[in-house]
Amino acid sequence: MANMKDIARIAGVSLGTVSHVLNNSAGVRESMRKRVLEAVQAAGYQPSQLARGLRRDKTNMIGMIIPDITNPFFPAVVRGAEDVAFSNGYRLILCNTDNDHSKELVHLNELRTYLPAGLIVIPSNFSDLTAQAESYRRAGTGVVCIDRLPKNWSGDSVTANNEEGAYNATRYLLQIGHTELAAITGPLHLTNAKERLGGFKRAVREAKFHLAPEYVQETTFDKQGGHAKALILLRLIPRPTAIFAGNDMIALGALIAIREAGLRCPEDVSLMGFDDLDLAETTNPALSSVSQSGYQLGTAAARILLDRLEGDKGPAKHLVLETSLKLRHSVAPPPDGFRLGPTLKRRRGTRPGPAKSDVR
Amino acid sequence: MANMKDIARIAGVSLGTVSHVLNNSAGVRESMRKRVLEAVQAAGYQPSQLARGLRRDKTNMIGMIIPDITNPFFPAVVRGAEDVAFSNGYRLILCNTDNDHSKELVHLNELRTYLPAGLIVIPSNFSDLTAQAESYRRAGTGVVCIDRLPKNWSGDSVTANNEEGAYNATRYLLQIGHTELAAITGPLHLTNAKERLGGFKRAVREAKFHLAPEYVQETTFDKQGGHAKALILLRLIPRPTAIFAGNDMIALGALIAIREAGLRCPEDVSLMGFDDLDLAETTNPALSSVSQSGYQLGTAAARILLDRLEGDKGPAKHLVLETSLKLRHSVAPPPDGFRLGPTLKRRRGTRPGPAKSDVR
DNA sequence: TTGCTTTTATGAATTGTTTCAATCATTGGC
DNA sequence: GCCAATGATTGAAACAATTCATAAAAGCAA
Repeated sequence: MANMKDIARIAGVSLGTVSHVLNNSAGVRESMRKRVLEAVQAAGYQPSQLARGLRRDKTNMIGMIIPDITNPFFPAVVRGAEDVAFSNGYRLILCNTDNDHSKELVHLNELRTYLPAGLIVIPSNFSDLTAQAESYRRAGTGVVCIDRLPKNWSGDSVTANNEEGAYNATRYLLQIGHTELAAITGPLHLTNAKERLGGFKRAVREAKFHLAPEYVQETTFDKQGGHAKALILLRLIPRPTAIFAGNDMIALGALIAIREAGLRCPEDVSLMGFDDLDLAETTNPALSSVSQSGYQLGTAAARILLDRLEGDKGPAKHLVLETSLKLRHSVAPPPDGFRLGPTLKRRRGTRPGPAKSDVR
Repeated sequence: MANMKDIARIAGVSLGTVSHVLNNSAGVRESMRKRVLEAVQAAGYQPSQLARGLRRDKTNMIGMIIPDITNPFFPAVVRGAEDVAFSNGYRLILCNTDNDHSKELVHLNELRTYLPAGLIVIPSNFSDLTAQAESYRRAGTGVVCIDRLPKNWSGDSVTANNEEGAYNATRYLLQIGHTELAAITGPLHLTNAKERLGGFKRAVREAKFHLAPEYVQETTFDKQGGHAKALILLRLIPRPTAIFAGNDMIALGALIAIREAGLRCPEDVSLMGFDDLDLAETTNPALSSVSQSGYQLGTAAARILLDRLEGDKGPAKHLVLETSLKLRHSVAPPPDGFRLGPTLKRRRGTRPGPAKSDVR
């Protein structure tokens, strides 16, 4: 590969001039400028990103640290980040942590030696990102946290409005007549899981319903967890008529559990998910879910990073993306006997349709 | 960050010695060795990958070029590659091409300036990877192609046994009595789509059935394509009783089309997919599919790359991974009237008409 | 101790950029 | 035509590592 020295020789100018042409870093006479650019063309020259990074103390790579690209919510996030990064000349280094904070630490330490321009991270369980990020920031490298935040995070962040999304979804369940609600939450040390539960509880509280503790089950954000905890919920008396799941994977597991228990969704049990993954459309019945845009999460994070690189020294940004409620077939009014609470006698044939009133 | 010069100073040795200790590149007396390592520990020193890469003319980054991480088949491939790469000290740079060969070219050109240790690529439509790869190989950088191959590819590759997978799936459809088969293939300029169609045709040919050209529809590897082409197939007379889809996304689109046409799957039309994505389990009915391991595709590719880096100069490797048939509910014997072929008289009332009632 | 060989250690050169101080050229005012 | 001011160009240093020729040290035999 041709290097800058070659170009300088071909164009008959000095090294410095070539650099100035390439970076617009100083006035260069038009005639020389042209000669240099022609030489660049002729030789098919491309600057070495390594040498440039070494000299500048910063590369155009962005480290992206996520739990697991195989989890269906994350590809869109990565894609969003890559799109914005790519179109601005940055490249993404992808790292999976498997939610293991020691693996996260390894990645954080290793990435440093590449002098990345910035970091986008979805923190792992029990992440102690805060200290690491501080050291990155001291070196002038931005770190933005997305989806969920580590303890005491005070840096830039982009998250979904988990609380409100869960609140709206739960309120809808209440509006169509459910009184026996239950929730299967993700790991409550994760801020997103905690916020979603918070929204759920607020809606229940505002409706003046009592929520017995065993109607809230905590588990991992996956199918197995949803399956196991749903089986527990379905054995409770009174049996919940609607289950709010912490994410779509949990909901999927719950859906399987409902079938296994010989019940029907939504006739016996309504089910609400969170994330609105592609698969929510294709399950049987199609899953109602709180929709959030992973893609936007990614683009917003990359954008913040780029702004910082361009010199934005403002205070930490905390972007919160709005959610919307996607109603599909997994939610319906409760069975008749439960219409006005389980203690009332069942009235015949008076089951009203869903109240679609103020749903977005 | 501490650099090698600092370590040399702290340990009271020369730069060269530090390097030799760190790389085991020459005999160093045990006492010095220890002093150096202690200094490294004390200073928390980590070598700059940039400087090292610049000097060695090769970094420990692997470029991974794929069409779109958002396509549900690819995350597992990426994860497989990342796992093997990471545990051997390599990192992945992720690039999406959107199947656009000009974007692929941009990535190939850009990546060169990072001096990657190797490239793993899922070629885009009409990829002209061959020339580029040749230039990479001349520079000592391995390139392995996976999933599908560009025209005239003679380098290392890892693919699934698409032909046999499709053959076995089709043979199964024939065995349970289907005689009116149709296929919706992916873009036939892609080798994997072509091979799958090849397997399908071989099975039909061996069963001595005639396949009219309009029973094979070509489209893109996505839901929209599958939907549109399935609608065409379902209007043909005689209507196919089984459809072999080029991948699961096409199958998903076809499934929706079948419902829209007022038909039932599998009672009226059986459906077979390819890839066995996670979502195949959760559709209604659950999708039968030819299972291939994306994860293995990724690990195998990374392994080949690492072998090459360790000096393997052998001839090009063409790894072909076996597939397996995953039978679920979307496949059943054909309706009675078709049991012995379409030329037989239809018996009354045995063929369910387009009942619009219980469609979901 | 001397001389010879073998093993270790060193320092300078090298990789491809950017950047800064210094030099050179050009222009305009008088 | 001279001088100052401005603008363009240059070359060397720096970034942090590896590597190679060379020097120093060690080991050993006489």
